[in-house]
Amino acid sequence: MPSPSVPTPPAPRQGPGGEEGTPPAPGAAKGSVTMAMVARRAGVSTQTVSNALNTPELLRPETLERVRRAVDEMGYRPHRAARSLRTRASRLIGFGIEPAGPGNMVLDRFLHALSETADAAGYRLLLFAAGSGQRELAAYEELLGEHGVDAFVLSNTAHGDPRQAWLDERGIPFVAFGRMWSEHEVGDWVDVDGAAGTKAAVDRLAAEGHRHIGFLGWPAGSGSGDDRAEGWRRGLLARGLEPEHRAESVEDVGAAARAVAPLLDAGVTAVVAASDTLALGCYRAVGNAGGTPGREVSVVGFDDSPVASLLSPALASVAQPLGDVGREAMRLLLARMAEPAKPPERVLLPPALVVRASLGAASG
Amino acid sequence: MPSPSVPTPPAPRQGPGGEEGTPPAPGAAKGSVTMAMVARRAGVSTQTVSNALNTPELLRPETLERVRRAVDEMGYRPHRAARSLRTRASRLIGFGIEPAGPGNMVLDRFLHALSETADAAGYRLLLFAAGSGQRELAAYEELLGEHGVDAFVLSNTAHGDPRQAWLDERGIPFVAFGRMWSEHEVGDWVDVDGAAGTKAAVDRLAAEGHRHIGFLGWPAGSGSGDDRAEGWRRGLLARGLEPEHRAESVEDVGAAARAVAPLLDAGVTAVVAASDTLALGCYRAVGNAGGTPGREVSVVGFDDSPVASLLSPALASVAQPLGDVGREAMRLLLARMAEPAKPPERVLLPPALVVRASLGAASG
DNA sequence: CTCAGCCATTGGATCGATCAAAACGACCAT
DNA sequence: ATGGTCGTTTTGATCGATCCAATGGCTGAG
Repeated sequence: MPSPSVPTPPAPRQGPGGEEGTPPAPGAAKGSVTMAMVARRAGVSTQTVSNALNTPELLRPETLERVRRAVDEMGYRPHRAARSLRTRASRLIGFGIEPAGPGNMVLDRFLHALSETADAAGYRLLLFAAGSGQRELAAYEELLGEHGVDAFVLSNTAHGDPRQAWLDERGIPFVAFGRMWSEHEVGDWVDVDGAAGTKAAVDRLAAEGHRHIGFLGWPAGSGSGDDRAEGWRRGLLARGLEPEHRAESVEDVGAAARAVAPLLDAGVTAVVAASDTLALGCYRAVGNAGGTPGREVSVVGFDDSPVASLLSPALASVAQPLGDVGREAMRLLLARMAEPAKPPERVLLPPALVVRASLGAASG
Repeated sequence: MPSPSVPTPPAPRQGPGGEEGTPPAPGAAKGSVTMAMVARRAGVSTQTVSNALNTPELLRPETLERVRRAVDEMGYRPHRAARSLRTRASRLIGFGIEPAGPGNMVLDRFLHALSETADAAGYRLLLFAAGSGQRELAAYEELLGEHGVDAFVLSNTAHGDPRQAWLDERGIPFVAFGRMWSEHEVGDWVDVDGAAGTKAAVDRLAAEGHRHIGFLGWPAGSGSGDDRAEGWRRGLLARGLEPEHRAESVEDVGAAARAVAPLLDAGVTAVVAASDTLALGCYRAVGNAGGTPGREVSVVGFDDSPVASLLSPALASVAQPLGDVGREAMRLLLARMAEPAKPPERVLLPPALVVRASLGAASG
């Protein structure tokens, strides 16, 4: 017994024993209040208590009120394991976190929003360490069999991702953060409209007078990378400008600096980058060339990582609304669980351009 | 009577119905395999199957083997809800994620390590959106009552944190990431030895020939901030140097740059900062003074945020071993659950100094 | 050859909730 | 008075695994 002397403030809730001469219920060990205790207190059967909680419209208002009072007074909480044993629904949603790699973006905010929205609907997130491919599917199977997880949230979706099809075949609700970037999309998803982000950057740069706007992206083939490039292209074409200045680099500052140099030589006054890391490469390249980022050449990054605001000049960047993505994903998932057969729903969220010092007016 | 047809070795797993004339077991709906089905197949009672899984030493080797084979062939998984209803242990560990604020460090890696270690021991992490103070305690109560969570992991611990005491009073196992920084510590925790980190930075700088090493920290009063300052102080004293050059700033690049200027004027050749943001302030201040970080003045940051490696010159920084923290925390928690009354255990993990270009030899 | 002693194994009750169906009382029509 | 209907509440069974107490078979001692 840790602490025999508790503060005992106004003590709004009391032990299961009850005070009205009711002998402690048969299984009244621990601190748990069972439905039977509530029923006895309210003078009804356990089934009536169950109805009060799940189908209140069946009860006479007077009885309902009495049961509700008993529930409140005793601080009763339905036991999830017991309920889930009977109903075969756990109100648990599985989410596999990957080992944070270089490419994976930070998921803290996404996870928080996800969890918060789930909580509000009476669901909770069950975390598991995701392996890769087959190992992850095995984990799904385990979670389904042991915990009876009701649904899954996927992230870090890739091209030929097997997970969606696997879940879909078994009729298990799920939602993905990220498109599949494939012809046969399966299931609901939420994603950030990268193209809209780069297009917004182009629009803003054009409004600032820039006419020679380059793009520094990743090698073709990555879904989101190509998407971001496409936004830049469309932005230029919409204004009658030629999308000619384009370079590619892997996610590395040095490589990016080398890759972007030809663009600078060609006279671009602004560069839109597919990531903040690539944008940093632009900073370095401009610096090497004896210029100053933000003055001679405007730069816009992508992701609005913590780096962006710390740089000098501060880096303008396209921010992904991770909180919104989380909320929206959970909304889709809950809707899918409510109506499993409804047509798939896909949501593209617009990112926000965060304007900072690196985005300036065209000088020449 | 149980099983007229037992062997069937090659059958790699089949639907619960079985095909060999065995009428589908009573509750053989869905795709779930129950203990009763396994028992029938193995020709034993359900209790024996239970023993095979939980107390195998009670079974005759031959029986054990037979049961195990049946389990494998049928792909049986014990149903957590049913087990947990009976045993009152959920094998679930609660973790409240806070809304990612500016100060909160990124928890992805910590979470992954935590989850992975928990998985290996048969536990899973149950996420919930943590509110503040009272709201979080209410969430604890709910998780305990409804899900029968076995333990909690805390992070973002603060000075007068009420959570530890609350959990301790109720005898609920928990482990914290972070000390309480208070006289009466409660329970197990894991933390990163910030002092050791800054001391390592000082040692390395001194080895490079630096004699005037300043410290740029946060205003006194924050536990970890004071800790990091202390490491710097001890590092200098250990070498007979005076810890005289010290400045304070809030977590902001501009403010940091202003705060560190006097130190530079006073002639320090190196600065140890309490965070990467503060270190960036040093970069800016050195730049403003017409110098180059890494050449004239060495700088070491703290946390090894993604920024560090991207800067130019790359910022040396003290990296927190978040993966180790997660693993260690789970280890402590599992030990506590196994032996609730054991004396509290506290683990201080040494951070690693990541040497990069900003840490150079003393020029003067 | 019998019986205590010991082991592996079995049968039945149990955890706390929900489901299905029966029981109940009140009310109205016949 | 009898029967039917309706709305409300209760009874009994059930989910799947574990706990407890009891059974069965086997061995070795008397």
